[in-house]
Amino acid sequence: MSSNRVTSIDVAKLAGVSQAAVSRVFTPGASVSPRIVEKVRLAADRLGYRPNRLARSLNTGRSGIIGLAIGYLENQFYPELLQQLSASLQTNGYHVLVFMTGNPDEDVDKVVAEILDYQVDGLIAASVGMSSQLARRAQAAGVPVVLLNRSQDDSTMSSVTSDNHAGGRKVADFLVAGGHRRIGYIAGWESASTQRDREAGFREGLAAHGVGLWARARGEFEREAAADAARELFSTGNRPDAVFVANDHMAFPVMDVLRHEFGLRIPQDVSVVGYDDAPPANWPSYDLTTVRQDRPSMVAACVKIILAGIENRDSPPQRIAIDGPIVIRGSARIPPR
Amino acid sequence: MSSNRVTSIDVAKLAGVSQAAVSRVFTPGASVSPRIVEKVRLAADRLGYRPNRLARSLNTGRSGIIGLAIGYLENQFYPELLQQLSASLQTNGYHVLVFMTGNPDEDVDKVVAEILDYQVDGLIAASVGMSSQLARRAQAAGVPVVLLNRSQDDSTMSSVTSDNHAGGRKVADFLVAGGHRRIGYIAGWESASTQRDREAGFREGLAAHGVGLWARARGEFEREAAADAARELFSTGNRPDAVFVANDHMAFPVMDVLRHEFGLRIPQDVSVVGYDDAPPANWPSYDLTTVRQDRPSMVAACVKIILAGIENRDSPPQRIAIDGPIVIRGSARIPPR
DNA sequence: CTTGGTTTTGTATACGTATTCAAACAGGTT
DNA sequence: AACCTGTTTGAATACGTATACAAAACCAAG
Repeated sequence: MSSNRVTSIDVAKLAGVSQAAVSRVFTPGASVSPRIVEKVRLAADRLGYRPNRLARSLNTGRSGIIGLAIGYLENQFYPELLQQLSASLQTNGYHVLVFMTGNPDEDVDKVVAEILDYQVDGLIAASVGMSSQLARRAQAAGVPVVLLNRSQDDSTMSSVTSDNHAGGRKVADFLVAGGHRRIGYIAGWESASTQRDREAGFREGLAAHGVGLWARARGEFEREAAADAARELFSTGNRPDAVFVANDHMAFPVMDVLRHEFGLRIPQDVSVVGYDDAPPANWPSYDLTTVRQDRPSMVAACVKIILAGIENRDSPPQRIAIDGPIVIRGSARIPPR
Repeated sequence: MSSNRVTSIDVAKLAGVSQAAVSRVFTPGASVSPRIVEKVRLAADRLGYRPNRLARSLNTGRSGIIGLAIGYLENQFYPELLQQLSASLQTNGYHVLVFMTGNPDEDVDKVVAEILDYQVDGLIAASVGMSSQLARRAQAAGVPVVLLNRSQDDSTMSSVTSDNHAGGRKVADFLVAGGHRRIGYIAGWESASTQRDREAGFREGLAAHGVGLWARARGEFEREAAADAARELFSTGNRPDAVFVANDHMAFPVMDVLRHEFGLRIPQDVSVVGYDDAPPANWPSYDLTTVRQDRPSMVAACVKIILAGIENRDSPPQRIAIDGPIVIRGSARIPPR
């Protein structure tokens, strides 16, 4: 019932020491004698005192807050990422302040401003739409930025992705080895680096085997658009016998359309391969062959980079592409060995 | 390149006014003449000034931060909730600081302490494991708390849930009307209020129709445990002809087990009903009949309560149960009308 | 012009903590 | 006992902003 605003001064009084002493007890690496530590700890516990992190940030210039700009969580890959990211930062003494950047029409300036208002120590941008502008602005303001699961031509910006080019290539190798010759591609949002890199690697791989791309449609990284894309590809007389879908999130509705609307059997009639290894990929109903994005490694790299950026304001930008295996499940014909 | 720490004092100097004047310009409802507003705005824009929210919180006692304690995001219902919640709070000038409370073994005290360190204006607890203790502690510290999608016997705590009791009841009515008499139930984590209420409503409904519960197994709200539970229920000679699964997240693996391990057809051989209306419920592969939890309404209620609690420190606790319809899809036999 | 009331402004202070600086202290050497 | 060195300590100040208070400016009415 007592007005519960207990400050370092209260503790100092009770312990019979100066406020500075209290502060030092709670500042790792400060110079205090064991006797004072003892007294202060006792008083602090009695009063239930804990340092106010926001007040502390005024002096230290560190808030312990990492901004996370994220677009949408429908794609199951992202919640998993967020979960691991948050947990990892938490063990490092940081916490995640979430900024939803849903509609890209929204004012970028507004979001950037809000983020900076909170004096975030760093920014992780996993947003689809406006990550590039947003990140540039934040970086210009002196905040370390890491692009997660997207990258940027601008090489001054750190980024962590899977090796999308190599991944696309692996899919091409796999499908061609499986004997496919009429291979379709369902693209993601065209401006995304993930989309571009995956497609480029894929096409290169096909070309290396002397196979051309049979058909292409745009799925925009969205369920509905992907379903439409599947309908488009398979409504023609000369259907693909395999499809590479730019991410799992789109591959699921694509599989549903092929099975339930076209009555096709997977993989007997058509092979489907995705990208990400999102959780439903190993649900029996989908059992999707896909390129794994190694979430733990991506998270670890991301955290490492952002912490480095905080420690050393001008640590050089890093662009990390983590290799991931193609996970062979039942949605695509398996090449004879 | 200039050391980018621009403060209200810098602005004041440039504008030729006092620091207080600058502060007032950025404080809604403060008394400033249009002339000063003009001058300050100009100077602020020139320098790119924005008030430091953390510093501001020292005076106002408001951080604009809402803590969100959440356990795990595998259950697709939660990411959607988080997304809407965050967006809604954002439009109200608040932001979400995420606290992952993954392993319930973890020290509750530690998490509570961390949350309070950030001077959060409110706490939303959607955590499975330790929400009760955690919430109690936070509330004791004078922070408004809302339990989201779980409630508490303790009626001093606000909570927002769907009407789980009524929902369970609806499922019973529906399955009995569908002609089922051997009805099984796969339970969630036994300590969760959602689990208890859904089961209670369900049993009551069955009893009202003179039908007993045929079988029961524990799924713990986890995929693997739910799959095991399904195996347990269907390995016996006398199988259920319908199952109510305590949430969709468990219903998906249950359907997969029934189809792929037992070769059962849904709904011809067995009906399955879930709870939540998580996104995959309307994916064609599952097409799951389920009780909808009205996310937008739940989020709206939650935000309303927490904001009320912030405005008025002792606004009375509210316990809201939002009714949701049973969404009839293809996973359960449809009663003749 | 005064006067009285209202609005606007600046000065000073507070918010809760970290840190600089100089004073106080401890401990060992001669 | 006197000296030096290295560690602890408290007083004072800084961090960036909001606000109580009093001085100043304004405005309408007398």
